[in-house]
Amino acid sequence: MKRKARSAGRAGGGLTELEGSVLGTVGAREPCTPYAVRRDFQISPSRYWSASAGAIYPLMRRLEHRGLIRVQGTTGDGRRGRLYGLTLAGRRALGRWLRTLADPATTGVPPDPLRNRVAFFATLDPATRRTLLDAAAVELRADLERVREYALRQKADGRTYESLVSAGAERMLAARLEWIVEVIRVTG
Amino acid sequence: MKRKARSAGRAGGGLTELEGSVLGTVGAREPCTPYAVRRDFQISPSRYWSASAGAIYPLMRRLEHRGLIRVQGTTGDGRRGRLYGLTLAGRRALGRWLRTLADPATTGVPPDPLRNRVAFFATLDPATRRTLLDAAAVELRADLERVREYALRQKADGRTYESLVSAGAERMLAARLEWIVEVIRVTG
DNA sequence: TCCATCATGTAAACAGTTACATGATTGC
DNA sequence: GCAATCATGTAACTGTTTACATGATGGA
Repeated sequence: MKRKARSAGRAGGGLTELEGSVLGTVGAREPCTPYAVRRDFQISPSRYWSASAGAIYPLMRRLEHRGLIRVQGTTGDGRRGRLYGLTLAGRRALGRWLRTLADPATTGVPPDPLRNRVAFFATLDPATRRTLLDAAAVELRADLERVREYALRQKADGRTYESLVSAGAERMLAARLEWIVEVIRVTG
Repeated sequence: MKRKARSAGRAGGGLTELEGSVLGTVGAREPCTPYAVRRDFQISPSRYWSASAGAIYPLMRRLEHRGLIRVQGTTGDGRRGRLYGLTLAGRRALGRWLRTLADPATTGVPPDPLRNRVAFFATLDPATRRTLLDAAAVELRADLERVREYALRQKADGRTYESLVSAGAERMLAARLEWIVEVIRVTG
């Protein structure tokens, strides 16, 4: 087994997190352009990535070359926009990727820049510590409010899964806020 | 302003997430070797990265060249191990990085491969959906148990901050488990 | 002695970001 | 007609991963 570099960060069906998300978005919105996929990522409150053009356009070309998506037409305007849809192989690859839901790598403790910083707080003096933690709590409350509104709007629009996903983000923010309050209580 | 590429993903003090974590670990454990830093990352239940040698060794060389860490001695055995410690500039850079705790990019909704997959669950048939969600719940409960034990062990050892950080990871897992149960209830 | 593990690296591949370029469309 | 923005890209850079290499140490 010489080269296994292709498997870097690729769960199940051989897709990275970004590839799986793009494939899933195309599947939900097809036929759609790379730009539409980008927009979907940008309006989401949970920004997994920057959703930059430099990431999406080359990635969708790769998916096309791998036979997972296919051009189904053009937008018609002068922008040479390509409307993509899933191929059968693409649909299967998406299914395999979704099936990694129960993998330890998927369920395990997700990364969190907040927790990651608090881990090194012992070196700070108590006053700075307290100021920072209070400021973080304020920011978290604002984030929580934003996501709550977003979730309510989606629920009102009848988008079941989207509102559930937002509810998940909301729970995550709420848990982090409660945790910060605990950190303040214990160390402040 | 031509080139701003150096600022990619660098918050506050101009450190990436991994650089900040390494600097924080060196600050907490100094003097210590790159290998000791790697081990710290590996035993943590929240694996931000793979903590591979190919990441840590070059990164610590970069930090050394930037004057943030400095060789304070060697391990003495035949392995030419270098013991690093923070410089004054390193201590300041770490402080600036920790001060980004209250930034929106830090507090905002963190990425989650679990939520990311559920977002595209609408395309799956109900039976598969249910099976996967149940399996994920089982896996989450196991993860939760592991982290709980880890947190208790740290608390027993009197490591205040480490146990608080583990408590944060625990809260995050618990929130995700409750959320998965909600997803099952609503869509199952 | 031998073997597993500890420990320190290096090289190639690759994914994602920033910044730039370019043309089309829309609103004023 | 002009500006802002929409939309589709490209190029350079960089950080991380995988896999490999190499020597030291400790236990059977």
